[in-house]
Amino acid sequence: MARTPSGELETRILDAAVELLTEVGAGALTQRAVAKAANVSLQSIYNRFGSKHDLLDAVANAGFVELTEALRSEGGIPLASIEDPIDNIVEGLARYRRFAIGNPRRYGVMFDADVPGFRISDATLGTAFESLTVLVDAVTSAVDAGRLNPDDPLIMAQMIWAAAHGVLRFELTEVGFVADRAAHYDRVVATMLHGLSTPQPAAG
Amino acid sequence: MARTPSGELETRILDAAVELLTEVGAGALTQRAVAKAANVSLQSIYNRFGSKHDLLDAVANAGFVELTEALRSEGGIPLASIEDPIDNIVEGLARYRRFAIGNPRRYGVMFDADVPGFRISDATLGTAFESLTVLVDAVTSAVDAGRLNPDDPLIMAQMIWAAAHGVLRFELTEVGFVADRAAHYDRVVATMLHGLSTPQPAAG
DNA sequence: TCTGGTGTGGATCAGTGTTCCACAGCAATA
DNA sequence: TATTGCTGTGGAACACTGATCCACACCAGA
Repeated sequence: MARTPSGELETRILDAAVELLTEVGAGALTQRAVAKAANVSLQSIYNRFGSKHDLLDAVANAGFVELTEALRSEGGIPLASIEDPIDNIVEGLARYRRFAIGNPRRYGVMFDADVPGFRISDATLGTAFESLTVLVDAVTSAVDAGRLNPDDPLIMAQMIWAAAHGVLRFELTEVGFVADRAAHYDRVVATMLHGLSTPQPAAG
Repeated sequence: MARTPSGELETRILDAAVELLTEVGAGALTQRAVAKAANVSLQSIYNRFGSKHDLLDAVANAGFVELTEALRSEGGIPLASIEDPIDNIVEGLARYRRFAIGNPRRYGVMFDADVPGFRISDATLGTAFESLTVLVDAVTSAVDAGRLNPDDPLIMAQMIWAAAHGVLRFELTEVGFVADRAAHYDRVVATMLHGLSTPQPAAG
């Protein structure tokens, strides 16, 4: 077989892995299948990425990069261009859901342990933090504008994110007893924002 | 080897599977390991449960049964014995977190696809609904007492559950940037309840 | 007492992640 | 230009997995 130029190797492997994952699913994401799809030798995967987990980590990392872009700008509309701070947050979370629903298997690799024993690396966690930053910025603006309670935006953003994530997890795994899942998601987001926008009694 | 009495087979297999899962993790949960731990032939697992997925489903089902019991009564204190309806919900969710943190791997099998391709069966989903019912009852009481907005308790309960689940997912997978995870969980629960206890503006 | 269901031990199969190997091609050096 | 070292390729091999098949033996009910 022709020898693949070294410069293309990682790209081709990563692209093939992403395509296999999204098209067929995590179960079909075997090293041999990736090598075949990338038209690359099996050994090359081990040369470039250390193991399957490392390859998955690269897939997850690329996913977070794409997620950050999707949050920042969708359809040519920068999130920051939305004036109302609350609308800003709501739109950001709507984009978040669209990413998850549009890329369910990649979302699974990014956030769940779709493969037993696999866990995102600290480096990829750093990339994930970039995605979170988009929401933190929006929350900060809302706090500054007096639309949300004055509190730590990093904490508040993670509260909202976690709630949204939980709803999406149930939606993607088809667990739950809800008729309109999109509306359910919006309601949870709205409820969190509502709960964060008026003074809370001291928690017990 | 001595022949295992038929009546004990399923119990022994299931117990061994649960113990292996909780003690070592999902990665060590192989059919051969389960057979060895249960002191049972490999074939017997296939005779009693159809496949590994079916065995996992049984593990998950038993987990939901236990979760329901843990929610209903903990330390001899029935959840229903708590008078204040909001305290009732808060305590129920605290018990939910204690179950998840105390049984992280079982929680993983019950709610996540810790094994690729595995999904809870519809029958087990029904058992999971029993767990949800505990929260639905508490929410219903709170609505009846005028402590939460008058709305569908089944939907409201799932909103709270999903939010709590999202926080726990991040906590169990060690994702997130929060100092005090227990307090973070409580805050999300409190915020959801606060958001559900005062009239909401019409969502956009 | 016999007989059918079923638990046991063992082999076997395809497929997995991973490693090792001989070989060959390409690039930078002498 | 000639040589050398890195690395991609193809293939075998390893231990392990879920799953199936088999002969055999045991036990309960007819």
